[in-house]
Amino acid sequence: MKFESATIKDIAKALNLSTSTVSRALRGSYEISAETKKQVLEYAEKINYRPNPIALSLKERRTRAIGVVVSEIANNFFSQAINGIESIAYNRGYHVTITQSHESQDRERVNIEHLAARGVDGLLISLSSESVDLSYLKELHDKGMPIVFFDRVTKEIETHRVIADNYMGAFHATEHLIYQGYKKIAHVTSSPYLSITRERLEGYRAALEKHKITFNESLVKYCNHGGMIVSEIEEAITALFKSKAKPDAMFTAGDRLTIVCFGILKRMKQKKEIGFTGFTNSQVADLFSPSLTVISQPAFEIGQTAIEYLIQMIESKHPVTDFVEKVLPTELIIRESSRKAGS
Amino acid sequence: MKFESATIKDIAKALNLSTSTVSRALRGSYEISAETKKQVLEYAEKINYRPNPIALSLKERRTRAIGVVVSEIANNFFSQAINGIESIAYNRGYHVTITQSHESQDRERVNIEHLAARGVDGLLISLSSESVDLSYLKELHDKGMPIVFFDRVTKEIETHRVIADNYMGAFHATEHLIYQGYKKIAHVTSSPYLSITRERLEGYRAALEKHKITFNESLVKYCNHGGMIVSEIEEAITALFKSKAKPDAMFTAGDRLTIVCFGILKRMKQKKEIGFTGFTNSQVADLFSPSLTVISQPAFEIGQTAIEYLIQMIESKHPVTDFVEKVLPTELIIRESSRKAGS
DNA sequence: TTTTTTTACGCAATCGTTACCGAGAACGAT
DNA sequence: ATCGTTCTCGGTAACGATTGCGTAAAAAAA
Repeated sequence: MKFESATIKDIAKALNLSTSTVSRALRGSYEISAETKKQVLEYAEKINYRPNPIALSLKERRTRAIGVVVSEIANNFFSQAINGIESIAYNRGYHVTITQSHESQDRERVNIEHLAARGVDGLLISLSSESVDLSYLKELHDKGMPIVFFDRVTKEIETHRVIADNYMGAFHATEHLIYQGYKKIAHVTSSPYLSITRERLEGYRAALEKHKITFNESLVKYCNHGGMIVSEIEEAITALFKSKAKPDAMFTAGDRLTIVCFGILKRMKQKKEIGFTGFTNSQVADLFSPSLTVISQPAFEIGQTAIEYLIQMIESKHPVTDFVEKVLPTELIIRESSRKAGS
Repeated sequence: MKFESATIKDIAKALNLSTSTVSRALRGSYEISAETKKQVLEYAEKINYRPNPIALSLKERRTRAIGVVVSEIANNFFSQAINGIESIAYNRGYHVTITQSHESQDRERVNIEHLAARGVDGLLISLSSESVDLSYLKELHDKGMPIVFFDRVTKEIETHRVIADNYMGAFHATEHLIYQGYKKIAHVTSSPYLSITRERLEGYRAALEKHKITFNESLVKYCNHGGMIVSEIEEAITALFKSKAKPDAMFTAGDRLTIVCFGILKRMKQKKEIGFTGFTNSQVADLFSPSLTVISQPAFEIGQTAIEYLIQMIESKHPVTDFVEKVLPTELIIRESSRKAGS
């Protein structure tokens, strides 16, 4: 089955005109008589003519489409960021194609190359937790593809970056736990390749240091698949509580990680004694039991900012050489899960 | 800025061949000598040639892209369904473009018309809660656009439909509340235009009837924006508890509705006395307090089934005239929120 | 009336690709 | 030596839309 649409030729044939005349009439060119214009416009309206965007793309070498690559749309942070992206793109006449890497490097690459070949005008990328080899992206970028990174960024490619203040977010969260009286704070985080992992770890360390708590390597657990594999997290937590440095609190560094860890702790019946906080943009964290103390990112604004930079690059006549790293503040929302029992 | 890719012409020029020869060599035509083929293939590999999908689409009048229209990707049901869709599409060589209607009829129409113009080979649609005028969709369908509806469907357009067993899901949920000892069960649901609203309401009524509980119109509240506007739900719940038929339990009919209602009840401190269950595909319902009794839909399978039907239609030589309505079972997951205090 | 200008439209190229049609060369068969 | 095949490849016309250029006819200026 195929879907046929009316073309400019159909109009030309019906009205006994050339396609060029029809095209010009449609675009309101001054070269066309008012009468002919009226005829064409009316007939076009009647048969519900829509210019074929594929033909236009081929001709103009632009698609007015931008590609988005995230790890999971089912992640609250990303779905909110996408809403931010769409809110701007829509008004500026751009279309958004969303793809998911599911935290797989291969899948990410396939998606990006497909998007590029398919002719998006620019790319908004948040790296997967597996991504290390970025050479293909570098090539794409060198060939002139406008790219903006957000959330999970890289410095290997010189372009705009939009991120949350992961360092301060982690710092405040950790400090909050310390203020509550916790001393042995575990940090469960994602793949060490990720920028967010490094930044959040730094914030965590800085808070410990400020309060003269020695950093303990064995309290930090990396989950290389960013929460996609539950067993990986279960093992990490089990190891944590088996170790001699048994933690009295936990700070998690990712949306999925936070939810899954919290669920595991709850099932382990450990929850009561363990202070807990983590990065998440879940809107239902207050419905949990205990309600969750979270670090929330301005996801919507991050999405908006990222696409604004991207459109700027796309529409710029000259190659952009001056790049910025935009950092937006996070918010610590204090609830029950971080309260110290008996304090 | 623009992104330039290597074309078949570049290869032809470099190798002193015609574009047609190159094209045939690339596709392995028997008409081309082994030597030439080798040359072309090697050079293509070297400059990393990728056929321009836009030019291909224009020529073949197919895009190998399918469009998906849902109300919100931040809805657990839809993000899971999309994962199901992608899992199949990916393997069959189709690309998926996701758009959100945000429960707005206008936005839905703009998205669909854009997708159609943009030349998707088929459409996977779950209607918005506002959608009543489907004439434009009918036109599109009459012109030959393959469409499959899922979840929120319509009978106005003759095509495949893939849904959960909303009737039985609602029936079992309601009956479960009755078995728990609840007598005055409120039903908070979405827009009455929606197929899921009607089907779930029917299941609810049937369960009441079976257990000789008279149906009370004032216990049913419609939220026309499907949970997008919190105040709408707050008003519905307030009205419910102010009415003389003060409910002792509540059954909600949508992902967002369930979460929001539960949150409101919790804030109203009504939760303890009110039995609660609802449709949701949230994976964290067990982390709530009290943990949530839910009706869960096979979202992933619904997505998979829907796209399989769609691809069948797209690839069918003859127009498909025999349509099915595929109904997949729901699952009632019993937790604390529906337990009757003192029972 | 003749010349110039303006008006209003058509022709053809272009974007990247494929497919149909043909053409030249090599070769064996007659 | 001539003819028919087979093997390779090139030319060209699409797909749908835009656009620079050319030009006939009509209008204006001389």
